[in-house]
Amino acid sequence: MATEVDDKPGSEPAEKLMAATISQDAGFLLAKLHAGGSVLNNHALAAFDLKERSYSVLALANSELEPTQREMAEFLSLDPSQIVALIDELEQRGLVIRAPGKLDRRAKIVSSTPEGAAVFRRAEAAARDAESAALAGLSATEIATLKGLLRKALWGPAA
Amino acid sequence: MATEVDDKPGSEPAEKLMAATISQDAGFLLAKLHAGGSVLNNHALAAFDLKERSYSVLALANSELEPTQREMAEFLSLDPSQIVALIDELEQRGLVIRAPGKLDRRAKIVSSTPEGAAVFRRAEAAARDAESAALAGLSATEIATLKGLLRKALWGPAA
DNA sequence: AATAAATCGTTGACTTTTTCAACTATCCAT
DNA sequence: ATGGATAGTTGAAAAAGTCAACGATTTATT
Repeated sequence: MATEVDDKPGSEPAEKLMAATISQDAGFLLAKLHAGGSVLNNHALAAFDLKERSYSVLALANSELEPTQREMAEFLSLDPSQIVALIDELEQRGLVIRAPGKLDRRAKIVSSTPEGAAVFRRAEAAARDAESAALAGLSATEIATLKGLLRKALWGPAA
Repeated sequence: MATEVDDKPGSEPAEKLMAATISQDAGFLLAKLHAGGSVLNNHALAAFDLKERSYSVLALANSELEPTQREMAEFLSLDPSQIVALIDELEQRGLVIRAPGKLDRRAKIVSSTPEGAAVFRRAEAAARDAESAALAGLSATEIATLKGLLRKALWGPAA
C-alpha cells in the first residue's frame, strides 16, 4: 500500500469561481476554510484513532474546568446524545472517565485519565501542525488577528 | 402574565469552557462560528425554501461565470453526486437550468432562470442580514479584515 | 483512423451524522 | 411532598457524506 504518487498538495485547480459574489459571504468562507482544515486535521488525528469530534471532547476533558456533558454539548454545538456516543468510545478506550458532579449528581463530569492526557498531548501537537498547514497562506500575526476576530465574534471583547 | 417569555436571544450561558485550550484552535473557532451562523442563515433562507447548500448553488448559477457541475462541486467542497441532487431540486422548481457545455458536451453548465434570479436577489438580502446578526460583535472594518484573512488563507494574496 | 485512457454527470448502495422524542434519575420550588 | 424542570441515555428516523460503477464524451496514444 501507500502508493502516494499523485498527491500534489500545492496544485490549485484554477479557482475561477472565486469571482462569484458568494465568495464575499462570511458563512461561505468559514465553511470552506473549515472544510479544508478538517481534512488535514482528521488526517493528522487518525494516527491516534481520533477525529475532530473526539479530539475536541478529549481536549475539554484535559482542561481543569471539570466540564459536564451538557456543557460540552453546548460548547461544541453538538446534541447531548452525540456527546454520549463520543464519551462512550473514549471511556472504553480508557482515555476519559465519567464522575458524578459533586453539586449535581445528575450531571457527569468528564475528565481525562493519564493515558488520555498522554494521547492528548501528542494529538495536540499533530493538530497544531495541521492547523499550520491549513493556514500556511497567513503570517503568524495574521493568524493571531484571525483568531482574535473569531473569538470576538463568538464571545465579544471579553474573549 | 409574561408566559411567552422563553425566547431570550441574547442570554449567553456563561461560556466557562472558553478558557479551555481548544478555544485557541483555529479549526474549532471556525467550526463554532460557522455553526452559529448556519442556524441564522438557514432560518433566514427557509422563507425561500432554500438551505445554505441550495443557496450557494443558486448563487453560483446567478454568476456570469457559467460554472459546470464539477466546478461547483469542487468550489463548494461537495461530492459531485450531491450537486446533482441539489440541482435536480432547483431545476424542478424552475430556478436553474442545465445546458450542455459548448466546448465539452459532457459537462453541464448551470445557469439561473429569471425566476431563479428573482429568488436569489431576495434570498441574498436575507442572507446578508443573517450574516450581520452572526457577526454583530464585530465592527464593519473588523468584518472586512476577517473576510480578507479568510480569503487570503484560502486563495493566497491574489484573492 | 483506431484504440485506449481519462473525465463529466448520474445512479445506487452504504455509512456516518444529525435530529428528535421519549425515558430514568435527580434537583429545585413551592 | 408534590410537581415541574434538568442531565444523561436510548433508539428511531431523516439528512448528509462516501464511494464504486456506468454511459456518454473527450483526450491521448499508436
